[in-house]
Amino acid sequence: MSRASDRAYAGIRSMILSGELPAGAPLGEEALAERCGVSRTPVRDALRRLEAELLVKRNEAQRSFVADWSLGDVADAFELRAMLEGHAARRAAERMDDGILQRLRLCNQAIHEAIRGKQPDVAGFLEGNREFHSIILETSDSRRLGSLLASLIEQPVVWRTAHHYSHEALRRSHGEHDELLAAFARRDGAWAEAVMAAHIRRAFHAYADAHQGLATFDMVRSA
Amino acid sequence: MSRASDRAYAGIRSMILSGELPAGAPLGEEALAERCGVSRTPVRDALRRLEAELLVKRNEAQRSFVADWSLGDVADAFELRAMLEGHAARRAAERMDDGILQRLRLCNQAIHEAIRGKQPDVAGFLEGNREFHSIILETSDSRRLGSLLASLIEQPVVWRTAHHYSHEALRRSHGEHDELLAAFARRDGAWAEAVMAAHIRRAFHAYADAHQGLATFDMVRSA
DNA sequence: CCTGTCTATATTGTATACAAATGGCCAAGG
DNA sequence: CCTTGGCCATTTGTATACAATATAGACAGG
Repeated sequence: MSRASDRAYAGIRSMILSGELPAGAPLGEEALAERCGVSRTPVRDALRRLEAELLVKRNEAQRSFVADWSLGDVADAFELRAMLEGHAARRAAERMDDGILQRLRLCNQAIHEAIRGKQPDVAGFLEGNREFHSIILETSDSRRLGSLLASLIEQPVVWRTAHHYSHEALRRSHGEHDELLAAFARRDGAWAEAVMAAHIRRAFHAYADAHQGLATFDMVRSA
Repeated sequence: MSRASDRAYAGIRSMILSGELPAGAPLGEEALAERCGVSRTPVRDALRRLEAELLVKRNEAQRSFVADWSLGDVADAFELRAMLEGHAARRAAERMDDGILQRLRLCNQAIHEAIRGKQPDVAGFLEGNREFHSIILETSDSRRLGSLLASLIEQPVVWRTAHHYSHEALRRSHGEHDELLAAFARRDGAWAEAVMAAHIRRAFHAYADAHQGLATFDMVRSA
């Protein structure tokens, strides 16, 4: 999209995700405009987008705040994501062809490369992971599904804690992708759906475990 | 929300739903602003909202058009709605209490009243139906789920053809609500989910049947 | 005759000024 | 002391002017 509008969106979003703007912080349009170096118009635009993604909430008087995500909210989002991505995987399996299968294999191989060493390349893993899921979503060939999942894939909290995933968890994720590939190779939609649902649900518990110890810190900083 | 912004949103939306603006029609901000009696600013706002609901699509150069819904797209939306509302029904059943059950019963009774006579009160049916599903969604107690379903419940084409539903179809819908109430009364989440999924899927086929004969007309008018 | 480019025009993006509304504060009265 | 009323400050909503950008048409060159 346009330059200023994007700058506002990216700027505010990164401020929220990095924790620079803690949960519950008020988001005045004027102040954000100044911080992003643009006028209020593109800021309003960005706030609407972020509101649709539930990163920003508005009170009854139309004032914007950083949304606060309870563990229940996160669990909620993961549950829906498991259901929808499972559905996407089923549809993708039914529409799979060898070219796409090959792309997925290459992608998962790249993930393997990223996490092979002693010091795993987490950024590389995340990028590969994003690409992998994105190909599946694209193959599922449902615009609606894509637009619904868009608001779920960008978990604010997940990105902040992705670096806390254990080496073991990263390898397990890669292994689950392999199983997904097997299901795709057989064009077995039900299998793909089940594996994907399990994949997402396990990711949630990995997140919850990693977050157990961070909860105190986050709450202190947010206060 | 605010007066002008809402007027633009409601105005453009009704122009699309009524067919006054046919699928594929260009949506110039200036022209819409004049037709709605507001300035471009609230129109831009409204277009963004409608775009999020997929009633409006934008091309690569940021120009807006009325989205065109193929039968496949509609089937897609119904499939997702069946899945998500089924999930909502399951959660609602698990959280059901007698007060809510009573509200649902009253609501379904109102639907019964609306469709009893020779000339069914379709507007009353639609309103009761909306209320019924809304209570379930609310009881499911998941903000995410609510926001995802919001973009699916307002089918552009459904409203246009709701009046074509047969008396029989309306009565069957009411009966399915009764079965849902039975599942809720037993707090049986799996039952509620299955009934709801069937309810939505049947609605799709009723829509598809009713639309079979309208397809030609719609295509001609759109051209 | 076709094609590529350049320009004129229409449309969207951004900034800013002003209007409306909300919330808090203080004072006055019970 | 608590309540209530209105005023003021802050914030969001709207309109409009201007800038940037894309589209379409015409014209020149191959």
